[in-house]
Amino acid sequence: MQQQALTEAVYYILLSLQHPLHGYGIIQNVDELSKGRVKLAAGTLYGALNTLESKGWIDALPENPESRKKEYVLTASGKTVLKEELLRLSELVENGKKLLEGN
Amino acid sequence: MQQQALTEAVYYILLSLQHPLHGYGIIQNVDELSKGRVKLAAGTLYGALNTLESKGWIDALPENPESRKKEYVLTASGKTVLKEELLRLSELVENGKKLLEGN
DNA sequence: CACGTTATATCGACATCCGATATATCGTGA
DNA sequence: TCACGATATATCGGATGTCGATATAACGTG
Repeated sequence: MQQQALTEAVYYILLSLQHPLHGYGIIQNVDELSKGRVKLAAGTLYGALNTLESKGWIDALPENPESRKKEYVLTASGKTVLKEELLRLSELVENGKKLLEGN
Repeated sequence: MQQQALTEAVYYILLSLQHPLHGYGIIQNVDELSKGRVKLAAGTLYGALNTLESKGWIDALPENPESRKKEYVLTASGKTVLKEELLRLSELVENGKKLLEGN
């Protein structure tokens, strides 16, 4: 139908990549951002990073031979997707508040 | 990891079932609620209704032999899930606004 | 030097969503 | 009246996303 809806994992990954960060750092950042609620499984994260890169929403930074870390960063296209997602989520919250109020 | 996150389809279905409604009515209601953005595919809807009923989040109302319509309604348990989901979505929006502001 | 953490990666299992397809009734305008 | 679009439910296969498990290895520290 539509292909706008991001999963929670992807949303938090993109939010984390407004500044360059590596995979494991994303897991920790998301954990912190969500106050421990969202703990990304390794399979989810590394799979998603590949998918997001092939979609052009994130870029892999040149690898640093002195480090094991592979850093990624949000692209302009990724930032657009992220902003649209925030609008979509806001709509969900508004509708939820409207229809649940008084309960 | 967690099993809290609802999909957009399920969220809107639950929101629609605070009052009794049948499947096709849900499709129309969600279309309207989302201003045409979310058009549930039939396979998504009828599959989800079965899943949600088996989870005890919605109940099927007694069938009316005079009508083709099968009505469903939210259970107390379903309402709890829906409220928790609204909190989760609010957290996503807050985090998104915080990290995207100034962009 | 052992052990927990950091770090990346792949795998199979499972759930969800989608579009397509099927079937049938209802309402309405030509 | 009859054709056609809307209403209404249902199932199917394919694609995708997430998970936990598993694997591998380097790093830091007591």
